[in-house]
Amino acid sequence: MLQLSFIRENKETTLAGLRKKHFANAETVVDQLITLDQQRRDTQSELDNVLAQSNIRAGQIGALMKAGDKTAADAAKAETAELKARSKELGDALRQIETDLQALLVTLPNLPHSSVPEGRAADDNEVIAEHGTIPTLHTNAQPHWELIEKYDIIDFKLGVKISGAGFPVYKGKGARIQRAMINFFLDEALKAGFMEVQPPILINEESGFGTGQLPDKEGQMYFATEDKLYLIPTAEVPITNIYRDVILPENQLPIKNVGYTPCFRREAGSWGAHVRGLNRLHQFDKVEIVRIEKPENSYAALEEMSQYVQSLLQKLELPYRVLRLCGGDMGFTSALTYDMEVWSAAQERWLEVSSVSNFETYQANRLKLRSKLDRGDGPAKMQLLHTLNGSALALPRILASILENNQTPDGINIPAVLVPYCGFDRID
RNA sequence: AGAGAGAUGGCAGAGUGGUCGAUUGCGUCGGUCUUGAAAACCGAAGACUGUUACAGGUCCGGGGGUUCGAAUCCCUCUCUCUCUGCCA
Repeated sequence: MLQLSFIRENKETTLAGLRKKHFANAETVVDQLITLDQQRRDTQSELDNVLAQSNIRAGQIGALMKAGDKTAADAAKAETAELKARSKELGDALRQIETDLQALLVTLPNLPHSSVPEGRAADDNEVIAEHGTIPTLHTNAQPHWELIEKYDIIDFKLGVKISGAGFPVYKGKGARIQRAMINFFLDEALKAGFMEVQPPILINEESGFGTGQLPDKEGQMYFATEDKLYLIPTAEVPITNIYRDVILPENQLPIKNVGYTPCFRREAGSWGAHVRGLNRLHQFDKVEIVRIEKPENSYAALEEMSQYVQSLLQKLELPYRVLRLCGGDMGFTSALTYDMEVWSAAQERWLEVSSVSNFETYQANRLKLRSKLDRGDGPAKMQLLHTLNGSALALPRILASILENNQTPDGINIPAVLVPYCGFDRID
């Protein structure tokens, strides 16, 4: 959520940012917000005056009662009726204005960082790095959905029987390599200074609001109606919400957390071409890193996270590229996002396996995540912190890429770093 | 799931209608003392809103009500704890 004070003081910057994100009706909404904000402050200040008078009266009546002057007290009471009516009126008006203001404010996406390229869709994303060489496969190489059947390591039909499409059953070496990757990713994160957490995978509405999934994205999350809990679409939600309504002491920053969780996505309306096999699932596993930073450090932290994710891909020996997402393709809550894509050699496509973002104060404002920061220029000031997160990494597409890229006519080679975790070096 | 109890500042824990934003203890920070530290003593310290700055206003789980006045009384919701039952 953007800060009203920022919008008020930086209207043109706000509008330019919203346009870059292709937000419709930016001018109208911003004007409405500014108008409502002014109304809110006027109403508030009038209400404050009325309340101040009421408080004075109440004090006087109290003193009169104490003095035993009942007649004077009753007379004073009679004079409060008007103030009371007025304060109710103003209070109601204020509540309505605040409701309207909030409803409008949550519709605004975060503003993009200045380095975000113009553009409307995925084609406009900027490739900022490429690494590794595209493998040449033997003739009759197969896409991963054929390989998993051939070696019987993942069973989609079984998943359909138990749950439905998009819920695969991993079997034998398929299951073991999943577990291997989770442990590998967690161990790497620990080495990089992240603290491991195991959060709940069902979250309440407040948490969904805090990170920006709610309102609006409820259609993408599974919902347990009886208890009003959502299954998490990513560990970002529960981990970041650890810090909801928290004032962090400055000396605890930065916060670096890592967590493994399954993720659940309804993917309503996004089934079509390119979703075969492991490319898009309703349930998948992911290791997520979350970082909380002082504002001045957040972009350096983002670069560090990007480098960290890339280091994982390098260790897995997968060819990848890094994209800086354009304004139109970025997430609602993000100020700057890098996507990491690995090459899937049989599909001959890039697959997104990580998305690393800086949300600046957008989530922190919703979360009320703050710190009293001492800048040496006067007393320490309460400030919203910056939140960042990234996948490190999402498993299914990594597996798809490993299977396809490392296939030989008679088996699939496991990347060396995973062998100690798997206990085998080949699927055949 | 049933019965009961409870929700107050970083934590513990008072406060049952009138200077209560709130006693006190612990913890935190600053100072005195000390070579340094501890102890002791003295002092400071909540959040939000708002103002150029004051002032003012709001916040004792959430919402509503009674009252001139609510942390305190009433209604309601949520959550937590204890016991019983069930169960990894």
